[in-house]
Amino acid sequence: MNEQRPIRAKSGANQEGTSAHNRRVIIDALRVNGALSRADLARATGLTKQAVSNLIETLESEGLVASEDLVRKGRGQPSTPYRLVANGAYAIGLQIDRHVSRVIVVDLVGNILARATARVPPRSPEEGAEVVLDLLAGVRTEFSARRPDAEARIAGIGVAMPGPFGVEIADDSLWLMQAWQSFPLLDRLAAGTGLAVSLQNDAAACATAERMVGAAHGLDHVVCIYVGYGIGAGLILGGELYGGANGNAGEIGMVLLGGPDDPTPLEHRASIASLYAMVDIDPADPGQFAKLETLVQTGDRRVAAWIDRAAHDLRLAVHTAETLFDPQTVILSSSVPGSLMPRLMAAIEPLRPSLSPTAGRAIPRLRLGMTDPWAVAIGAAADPIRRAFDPSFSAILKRQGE
Amino acid sequence: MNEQRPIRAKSGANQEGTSAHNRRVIIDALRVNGALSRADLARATGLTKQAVSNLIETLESEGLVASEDLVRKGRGQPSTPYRLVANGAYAIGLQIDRHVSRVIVVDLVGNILARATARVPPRSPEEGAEVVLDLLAGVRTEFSARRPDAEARIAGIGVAMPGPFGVEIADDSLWLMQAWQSFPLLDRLAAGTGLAVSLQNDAAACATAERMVGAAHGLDHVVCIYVGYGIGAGLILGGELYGGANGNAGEIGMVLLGGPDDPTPLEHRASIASLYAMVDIDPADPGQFAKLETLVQTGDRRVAAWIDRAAHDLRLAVHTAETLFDPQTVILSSSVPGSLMPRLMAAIEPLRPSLSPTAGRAIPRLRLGMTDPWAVAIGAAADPIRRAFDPSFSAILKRQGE
DNA sequence: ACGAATAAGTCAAGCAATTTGACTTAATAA
DNA sequence: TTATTAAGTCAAATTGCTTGACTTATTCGT
Repeated sequence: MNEQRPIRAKSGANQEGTSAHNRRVIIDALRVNGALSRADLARATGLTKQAVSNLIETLESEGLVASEDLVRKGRGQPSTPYRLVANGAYAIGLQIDRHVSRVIVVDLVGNILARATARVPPRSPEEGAEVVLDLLAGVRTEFSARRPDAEARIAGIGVAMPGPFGVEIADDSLWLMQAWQSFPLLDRLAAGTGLAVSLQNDAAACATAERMVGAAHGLDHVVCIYVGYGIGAGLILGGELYGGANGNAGEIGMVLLGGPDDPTPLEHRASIASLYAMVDIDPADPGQFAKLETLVQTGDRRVAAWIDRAAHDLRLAVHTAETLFDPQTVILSSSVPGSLMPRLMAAIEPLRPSLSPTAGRAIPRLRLGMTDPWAVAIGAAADPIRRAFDPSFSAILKRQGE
Repeated sequence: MNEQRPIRAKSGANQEGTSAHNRRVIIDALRVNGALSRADLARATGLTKQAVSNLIETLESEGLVASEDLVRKGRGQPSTPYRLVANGAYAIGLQIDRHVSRVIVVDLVGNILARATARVPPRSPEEGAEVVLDLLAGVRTEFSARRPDAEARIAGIGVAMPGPFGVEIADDSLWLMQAWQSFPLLDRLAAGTGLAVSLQNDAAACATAERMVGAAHGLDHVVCIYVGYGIGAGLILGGELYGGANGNAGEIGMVLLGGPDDPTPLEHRASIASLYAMVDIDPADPGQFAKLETLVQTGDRRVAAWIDRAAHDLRLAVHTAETLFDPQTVILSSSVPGSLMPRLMAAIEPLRPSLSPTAGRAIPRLRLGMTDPWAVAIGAAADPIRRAFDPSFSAILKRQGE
C-alpha cells in the first residue's frame, strides 16, 4: 500500500529570496531607466527608502553600480543618481550555427568587448568541441589581457543553437544540429572553462538580446521572430523568457501555413536557408552577406520573389503571433545585415487587422530589430547576465529551476 | 529639461510576501497531492519543518486545512496528514454568454454547491445587470440558508465573458458582447454585492477549471482549447494563467487557417455557432443540447460534415498550439455535453507529427476535458480561489497586479 | 535676504518570518 | 530489549524590511 508517487509542489521562499529579488529589481530598474536616485528607486519599486539604501550600498561596494553627479531638480535636497557599471560583470556568448561558431564577450550593459569566429568542422561534434574550446580560450586570453582581474566577474557562458531540442525529425538539413545536441557539449564546456553554462535556442537568444539592448528594451510581452538560417521566435511573456515544457516554445518555423491540403512549414519560405537555395549562395561562404547584399541592391528577381513569398507568410505568422500571444509588439530580427530585412519589413506591411489594438499605440505592432550576424551571439552572452541579474519568479524561490 | 517620463520598474518584495507565497505553496501542494504531512510538505516545498509547522498551524486555525488520522509507515514517529477543508472558502462564478447567464457557487475544492440560470435580455446590458444581480442574490440567499455563517468565506465573484476585450470588430454576431463589455458591469457587481469581482474570457475560465479539478490538474504548461458558442484557448504557462498584454492571449478562434489567399478564422468552422448555423438550432433554445444530441446520435449528415471540417481545422490548430507553446498537453473542452465532443476528439486523431515528444509520454498530446454547459461557470468561480490561494509571482510582490 | 516648504537620505530601534540545532515522541527492525 | 529512524516541537538566533524621527540641502515666496 506504500504508494511511492513523488510529491509535486512548488518551491517555498524565504528572506534571502526576497533580498535577492529586490537586488535584481533595482538592477533591472537601472538598466531600463538609465540612472535613478535612491528615492526614485524606492518609489518605482515600492520598497522603502531605507531598503533601497541598503541594497544600493551593497551593490556599490560590489562594483555593480556607481553614483553620478548630484542632480538639482526643484526644491529639496539634490539627489544622487546611480547607474549600472558596465564592467561590473561580463558574460561569454557562444553561438553554434550550422556552418559557423561565434564567440563574444559582453559586459553588464551589453557592450561588446571581444569576438571571434570559427568554421565548425562538419560531421563531428567532438572535433567541433575542441575548436570551440580553443576559440573560447583565445577570446578569453585576449579579453583577460585587456581587462586584468575581470576573470572573476564572468557570469557564465550562454550557448545558443538552432532548435528544436530533443526531437527526432526526418529532415536531412538538421542532422548535423542533432548530432551537436546529443553531444554533451555543455558538460565539456563547463569542465573546460570552469564556468556556468546554459543552453537555449537561437531565437530565444535573439529575444534576450533585443530585450537587453534592442527593440524590446523595457517591454514585458514580446514575440521576437528571428530570421536566421532557419526561423524561430523567442517569447518574452510577462517579463520573462518563456521556453515551454521542453524549451521548444516559439518554434514558429514549424507552423504550417498555406492551403488546407498542402500546408507547408513557414521555415520553407521565410528562412535564409530557403533564400540561399533560390539564389545559390553557399551558407558556409564567409562572403555570403556581401554577395547577398549585391543581389538585393541590384534588384535580383529571385530575391524579390523570395521577399514576396516570405512577406506573405510572415504577415500571416505575425497575425497568428498577435492572436495567440497578445504581445505589446512583434519584433523582426535577423542574422542578415544590410538592406534585405528593411525591404522584407516593408513588404510585410500593411499588417492584417488583428486583435492587437491600433488606436493610441506607443509602439508599432511590428518593429525591426537587430539585423546582424552577431545578434544570436550577443543574446547568448546576455543569457548568463539575465539569469544572474534579471528579476524572475524562480529567482525568489528556494529551489531554483527555470 | 525636466523630462517627466514615468519610471518603469518591477515591484519589490518583503517578508509579508514570502509568507503569503509559502501559504499558497502549501495550499497548492495539498490540492495537487491530496493529503500530506508536515514533513512531506517541508521536503516538497524546500521549507524547514518549523516553517511548515507554523504555516499549518495558522491555516488550521483559519479552518482551511484539517488533520486526518495518523499514518504509520515504517520506522519513526507516525505522521499526521493534513488536507484542504472543502468549505474553508467559497467562490461565486458568473458566466455571461451570448444567450444565457449562469451563476454557480463552488467551495475550495471545487464542489458545486448551488447554481442558477437566466436568459439574458438582449439589447440591454443595463437590464441584464439587474437580471444578473437578482440571480446572484437568489443563489446567495439559497446558499446562505444551507450554510449559515459561510458568507464571510466567499473569496469573490469571478466573471467570464467571451473575448476578445477592448477590440472593435465588425462582426455583427459580436455586437451584444461588446455592449456588455463597455458596460461597467464589474463596478455594478462589486457595489451590489460587496465582493471582489474579476473578469476573464471564457476560455481562460475553462482552463482555470481544468487546472483546479479537471484534465490539467497539477500541470504547469497547458493549452486548453474551449469550444463554446465561439472558440478560444486558455493558456497556463509556467504554472500561471497567461493573459497577454491586454488579456486577449489565446484567442485562437481568430487564427487564420486555410488557403493562402482566402484564410478563414478557425471560429468560422470549429465553433458551436457554426454548427448551429448548419443544423438550424437556436442557440437561445433551452433544449438545444438535447436536440443536438439527437442529431449526433442519429448520424445527421450535417453534423458529420461539421465534425469533419472542425476536426480538420482543429488538427491544425493543435499542431500550431504545440509548436508555439510547447505544452505538456493540449486539452479540448466544451460547453456541449453528450457525445459530440468525444466524436470530435476521435475525428481529430491521429494528430499531425509535431515537436511535441511522442515517446515515453505520461500524458497524451490531446485530452478531452470537460464537456459541460457549466464548464465556464465553474472556471469563473475557480478564478477568485486561484487569485486568493494559488502561488504566483505577483502574489509575492508588494504591488499586486496580474 | 530670510524663513517656510519640500525633498533626499540616514539613523536606530522594531518587527515578522524563516532558520538552526537540540530535544521529545513514537514507531519498527534486529 | 535496544538501536535506529522519522515526525514534530521548542526556543534562541538571524535576516532583512519597516517605521518614524532626524539631518541636510535646495528652491520658493515675501
